[in-house]
Amino acid sequence: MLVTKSTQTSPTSPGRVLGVLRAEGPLTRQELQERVGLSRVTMVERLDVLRRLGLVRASGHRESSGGRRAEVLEVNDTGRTALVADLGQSHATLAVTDLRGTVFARDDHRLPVRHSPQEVVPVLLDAGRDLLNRTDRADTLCAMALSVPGQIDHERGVTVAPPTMPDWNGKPLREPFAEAFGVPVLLENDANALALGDYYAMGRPDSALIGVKVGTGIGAGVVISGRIHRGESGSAGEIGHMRIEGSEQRCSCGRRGCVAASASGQALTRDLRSTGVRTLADVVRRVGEGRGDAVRAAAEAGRLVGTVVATMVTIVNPRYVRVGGAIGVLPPFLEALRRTVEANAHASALRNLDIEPSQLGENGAFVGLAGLVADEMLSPATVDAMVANLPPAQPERT
Amino acid sequence: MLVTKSTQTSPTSPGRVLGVLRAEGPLTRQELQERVGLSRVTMVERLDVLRRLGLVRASGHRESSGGRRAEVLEVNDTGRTALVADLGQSHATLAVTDLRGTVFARDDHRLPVRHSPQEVVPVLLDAGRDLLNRTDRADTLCAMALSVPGQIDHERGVTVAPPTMPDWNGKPLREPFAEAFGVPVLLENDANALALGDYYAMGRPDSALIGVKVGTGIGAGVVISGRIHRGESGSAGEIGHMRIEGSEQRCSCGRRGCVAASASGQALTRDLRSTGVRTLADVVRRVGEGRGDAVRAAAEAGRLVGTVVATMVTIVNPRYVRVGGAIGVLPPFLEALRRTVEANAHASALRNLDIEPSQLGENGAFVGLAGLVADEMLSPATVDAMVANLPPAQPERT
DNA sequence: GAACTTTTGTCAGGTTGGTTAACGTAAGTT
DNA sequence: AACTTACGTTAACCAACCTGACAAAAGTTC
Repeated sequence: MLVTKSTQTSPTSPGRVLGVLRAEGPLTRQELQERVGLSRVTMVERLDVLRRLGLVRASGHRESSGGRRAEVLEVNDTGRTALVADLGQSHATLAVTDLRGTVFARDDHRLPVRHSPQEVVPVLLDAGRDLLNRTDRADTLCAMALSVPGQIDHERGVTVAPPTMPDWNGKPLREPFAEAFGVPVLLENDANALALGDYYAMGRPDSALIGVKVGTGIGAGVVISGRIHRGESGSAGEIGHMRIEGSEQRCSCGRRGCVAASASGQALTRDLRSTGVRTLADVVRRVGEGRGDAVRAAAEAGRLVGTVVATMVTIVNPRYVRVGGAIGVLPPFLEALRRTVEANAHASALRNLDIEPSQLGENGAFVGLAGLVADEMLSPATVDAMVANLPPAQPERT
Repeated sequence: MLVTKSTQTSPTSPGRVLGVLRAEGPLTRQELQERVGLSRVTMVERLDVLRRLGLVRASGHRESSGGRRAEVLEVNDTGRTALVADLGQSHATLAVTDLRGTVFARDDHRLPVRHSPQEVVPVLLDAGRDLLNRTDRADTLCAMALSVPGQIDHERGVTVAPPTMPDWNGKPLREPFAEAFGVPVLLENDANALALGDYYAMGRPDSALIGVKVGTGIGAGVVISGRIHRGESGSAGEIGHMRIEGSEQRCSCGRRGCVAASASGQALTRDLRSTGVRTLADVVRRVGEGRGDAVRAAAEAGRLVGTVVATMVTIVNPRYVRVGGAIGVLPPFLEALRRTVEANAHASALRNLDIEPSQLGENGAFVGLAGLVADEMLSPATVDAMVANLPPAQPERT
């Protein structure tokens, strides 16, 4: 049954007020008052509470209309700190950020190819502590977020069978970090984190957005109504290991004919091996240099992924498609993908469709994860809970 | 910007109480009270209001636990009436129903193949009035809902370019019916209406559901969080006219290589013409009789549609897929579709996936449209507006 | 700089919408 | 008949919010 989650906080609680401010951008007290529907007296009280929690701040003034200028208020998304980590097949990147994704410190680790959680988690714990101490923000840490290249069981806080990382199947991830840092830990798939990053970077539009990530592997994330659509078993958007017709290419997941077996960075590296390519970075470099064989291979991969994205576009009818990952942002790949989508998708889904490379480069996942933390920590429910624990205002001792 | 629509009704308003009752099934007063978080006194008042509006009713009793039995309450979804109409390429079916989709009267009209709104709308108006008068429910009519085989601009209440029905492009549909019947008019795509019908028939589960309709044409609807996902231009799920690789078949929409050009009822009728088939009904009959050529054609169509549905399943990761339409429910078609989905979709999206024929047969669209009306007319906002117009309780004149 | 305007904070009293507490009745079981 | 549970009603109460009045801050205009 579909249960209308009764957060049970009044529609004018401090948390809701912050929600309106978050959704409708910087506002003056009057504008905020109108939108929330509170009297001036009560709004003063709400803002006082939010200010004491460090959740709102002044961001300037409106032009005077003949008298005192109105102060413009905005959500303070730089006061609290998140520890975010982007875990890949062969690397882990950590960063200390604020809730809008500003990076204060980052740290790259190379990982062995077939690493296991037993090895990696302690490394990440140490690296996280280090990184926090390198900034002066450790005391404002409010949550951690982690992206992994695989599915996640959000209920249990556990990874689920990333086909190429068998050691990671069913390993608890939330728990060790939550214990070590004493804050909530959010987990997200890497493609979803990237999609969210681009979504947040666009200013949280009302429209749907599809993020496609083509790096070593292939994945996609679908943002609908401002949230990742996860689906029944948390695998929504996992397009890498669906099969395409007419391919019998063996895939690293053990099956044959997957999209990733023909169009991923791993596949390109394999296919170009005879031309001297050894790593994904080699592929990227050669495409950048305009080497014919590499460019052709990237374009063919773009076409293949494009056929899947065309179906995604037809089904979801999003406003934005953002393509990221080392391969995804290569112009020949993106061009072929774009052409294929335009040729194959439903005509009316192509109107207003905007296919662009991911805007965020290396920090894409960080912005997504930081935004995820922001949505969690600045949600009406969380804020109202903070308000409940706030010591009462001291009545100006004389 | 994503605006958290502030319905501005308190979380304990009568409308919200009804919402809880609707979502969580039949409940006793005590259970309802717990879930909503109201005192007994206030709950009595809420229920009094809802009872006076005819929105709740008793549905039995719990077992006694040693004293008086608790009365079980449920939403009264049979007291109000909807006029629903399912408009097809060559027919129109109207029905008078209650808000759970019980059909009290129905009426089938054959329409000329290239009909225009100018001809059809007056016919529907007359037929609707007739049908209402044939029941004794005209006085409880609260809304009308209409499904059409094409896209809809919900803002303007207008159809948008159904490729095979050029005369219907941009024609206002909401207005004439709203004027004639004096009630709100809801519009929905036919595949969406079918998907909603199956969704409601399952008891509004929490999971996502994909409805696929393969009749004369091909379409699909995606239900996420209890609502149709429409997308940016309202064409989400319109899989019929996306192109598939390796086909150059001319489509009735004017392009080449569409799914519908190879796998729709229209395409099957065309392809089997040399064997004596003339209409869609001929195809269905011959498949039923087990005629080899017809069965093979249906299976091939199922395989083709299956490749698209496999991608849908991978992207949306739904719990349910329901396949309807005259072709869609044919066993050879459905079996081929199922096999193709199981072969091509992402493995983990297949766990818990339930692919079945549409459960509702002829009345599928009616149930979907009636449910749409219910969601609209029993929504907290609508109910609270009704409450505001309710005359105050008369204080028992002596 | 004086007069005016607009924004913002605060105090005080009044209204509203809910609460708890107590009582009474209805409808079961033992 | 005695007990138990469900349900309705009344009355006193209370917290949250409102309106109205006042005042200070911070601009503009002349």
